[in-house]
Amino acid sequence: MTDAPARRQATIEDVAQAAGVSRAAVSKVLRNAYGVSDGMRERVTAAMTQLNYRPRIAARAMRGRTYTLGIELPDLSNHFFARIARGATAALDGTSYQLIIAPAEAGSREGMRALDALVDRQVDGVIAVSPRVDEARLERISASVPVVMFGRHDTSDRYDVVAGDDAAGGRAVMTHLLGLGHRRIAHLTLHESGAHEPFPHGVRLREYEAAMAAAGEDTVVWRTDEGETASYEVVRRMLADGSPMTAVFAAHDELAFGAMRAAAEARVPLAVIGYDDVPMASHPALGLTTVHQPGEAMGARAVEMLLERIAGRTEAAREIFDVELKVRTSAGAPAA
Amino acid sequence: MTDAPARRQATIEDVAQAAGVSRAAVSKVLRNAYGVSDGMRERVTAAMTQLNYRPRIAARAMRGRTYTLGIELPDLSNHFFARIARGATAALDGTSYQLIIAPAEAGSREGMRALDALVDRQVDGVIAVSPRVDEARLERISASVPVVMFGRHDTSDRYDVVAGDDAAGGRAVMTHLLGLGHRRIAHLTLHESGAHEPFPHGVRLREYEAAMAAAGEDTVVWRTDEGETASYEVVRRMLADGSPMTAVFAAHDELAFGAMRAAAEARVPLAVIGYDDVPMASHPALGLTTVHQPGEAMGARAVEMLLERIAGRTEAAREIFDVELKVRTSAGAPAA
DNA sequence: GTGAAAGCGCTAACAA
DNA sequence: TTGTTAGCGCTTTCAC
Repeated sequence: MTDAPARRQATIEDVAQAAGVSRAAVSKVLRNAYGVSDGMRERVTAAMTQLNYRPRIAARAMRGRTYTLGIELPDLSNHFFARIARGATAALDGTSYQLIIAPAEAGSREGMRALDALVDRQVDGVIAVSPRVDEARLERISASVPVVMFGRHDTSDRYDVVAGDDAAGGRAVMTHLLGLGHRRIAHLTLHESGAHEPFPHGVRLREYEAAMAAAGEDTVVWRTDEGETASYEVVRRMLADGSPMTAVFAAHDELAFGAMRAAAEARVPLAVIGYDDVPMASHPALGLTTVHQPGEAMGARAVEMLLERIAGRTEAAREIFDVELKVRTSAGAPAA
Repeated sequence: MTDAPARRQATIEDVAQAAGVSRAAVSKVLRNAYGVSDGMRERVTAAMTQLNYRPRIAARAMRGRTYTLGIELPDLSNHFFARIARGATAALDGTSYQLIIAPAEAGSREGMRALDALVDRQVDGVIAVSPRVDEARLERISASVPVVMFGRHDTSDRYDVVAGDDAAGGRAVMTHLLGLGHRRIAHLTLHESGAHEPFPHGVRLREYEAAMAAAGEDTVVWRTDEGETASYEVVRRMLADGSPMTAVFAAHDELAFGAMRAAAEARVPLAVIGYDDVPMASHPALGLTTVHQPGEAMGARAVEMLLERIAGRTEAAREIFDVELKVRTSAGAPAA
C-alpha cells in the first residue's frame, strides 16, 4: 500500500528536469534537430531511458505529425488484403512511422466509417482499399491528408492510385478459357459490381463481357455476397438448377474456392479460375488457376507514395502493376 | 487559383461561433452532457453538420479518452487472427469506439513494437495476441491502460486473459490419433515454442508429450519457421529423409497445410491434424481434421473485457473458451 | 442553462 | 548553444 505511487507516464518536462535542461532542449534531442551539444544530448538521452520516456503521439499531433499511416481494409478474411498490409508494414520497417489498420466492418457504407476514423486520428497518410468510398468525401479528405486509393482505374489529381492491371488480367483469363475450348463461361462476382465502374471487379466484369461478345457467346453473370460460403451456396444452386456452364471466371479467389467446392460436391466438371493468387491457390489439393497480383509490392508502393507526398510531392501519382496468369491443375478438377 | 481557400478543418471554436454559443456548450452537446437546452442543442447540431465538424481525437486524448481500442496481431496471414479481429470489430459496432490493428512485423521482438505504438497513441485499451511479449513491460503497460492478453495460460492480477482450452484441444487430438491406431506421431511446431511455456503452442506441445509418454512412445518434434511454405519445406525434408511417422499433429492449420502438401507430393500416407479450424480446413479438397476455436467469440469477449475495465472493473478477469475437434476426411489423404 | 478559463504534452519561433 | 513561450483543440471545473 505504501510503495508504487500511482505512476504517471513521464513527460518531456520530467525528462528536462531530470537532465537539468529545458523542454525545448529535450524536444530538439528527440527530433535530433540542429543545435545540440554532445554533452547535452547524452544527458538527455540518459534521462529518457532512465525515466522510460515515450513521447505522447497525441501531443505531437496537435503540433503536426503523428508518424502514423493508416490503411483501411475491407475484409480481413481475404488473404490478398493481408498481403497488401504486409507489404505496407514491411515498407515502414526502419522508419519512424507506424502503420495502423482500420477494418471496415461488414455492414458499413463500404469503409467510409473506417476511413473517417483514420482521418479523425490525424494519420499522416491514408491508404483506402474499399473501392466504393464516397467520391466527394474522398476529394475532401485528400485536401487535408495524402491519400492513396487502391485499385481505382479512374484518375484524380487529388489522390494517388495503386492498382493491378485488371484489364490485362481479365483478358488473360478469358483468352485462356476460350483457348481451352470453353464456350459456356459464367462470371461470378459480387452483387454490387457494375461493368461501368472503375473498380477492379468492374473492370474484370467488363473484360469478361467483351471477350464473350467477341466470341459470339451470351454472358452469364452469377451474383453472390462476399465470402467462400456465400459463393458456394450460389454456385451450388446454379448447378442444382442444371446450369450448363463448363467454366467459371470468379472475381477473386475466395469466390473461386466456393465455386470449386460446389462443383466438387455436385460432381459436376466445372473449370474454375480465380483472381489474386492467394497462398492456398497453389496448394496441390486445390490447384486453382488464377491471376497473380503482387500484393506485397503494391502495399509497399502505396506506402512509398504516401511518404513522397509527406516529403513534398504535389502532383498525383499512379502506378499499375503487371499481373500474371498462373495455370495450375488439381487432382479431380477439369482443366482450367 | 482564387477559389478554394486553403480550407482548415473546422474546430469546436468554429462551431461555437457559427452557433453563437461558447466552446463549452458545444463540447457538452458533443458528449451529450447534462445541462443543455433543446434550442441550443439544435443550433449546435446544425452548425456541426453545416461546417462538417469532426472532433479531433488527438485533442481529446490530451484530456482523457481516445475512444480507440487497439489490437496487436502477430500474423495477418493466419486466418485465425483475422477471425479474432473480426469478432472484436463487430463487438464495437454501434459503440463510439473504434478498433485499430497494429500488425507486428515479422522480425520485431514479437509484437513489442506494435504494442508500444498502440500505447504511445493512447488507446483506451489493448489486446495483445503475440504470446511472448516482455512480461515486465506488459505489467507496466497494464498499470496505465487496460490489457487483455490472448492465449496466455498463466495468470496475472494486472491484465485480463482470453484463451482457448489448449490442454483439452491437445488431448482431443492425441486421443483421436492414438485411437486410430497411430503410434509414430510427430508434433510440428515453431522453433521457439517450449513445453514449459504458458502459451498456446507450449500447452499443445506439452499435451503431445504427455500423451506420447502415456502411450509409451517416443516423442518426435519437428520445428519450423512460421508459414505454410516453411512448414512444407521442413516436412518435405523429413519425408525425404525417410521419416517413419504415420501422423503429424501440427500446432496450427497453416503448418498443417504445409505438411499435407509435402505428404501429397511425396505420395506418403501421412495423417495430419491441425489447430484453429480456419475456413479452408473445411474445404472438401483439403478436409483437414482440426481443433475448432471460436475466434470471433473470443475477439468479441476481449473487447467486452476492455469495455468493462474502462467502465470501472478492477479485478482481473479470465475466460477459457471450449474447443472442439472437427474430424474431416479428404479424397487422397489417410484417415486423420 | 450558459460561458470563462485553465491546462493536457508537445513543437517551433524567437530571444538570450 | 540553450531557454522562454505561445499556442494546437479539446474537456472540465467553477462562476454567473
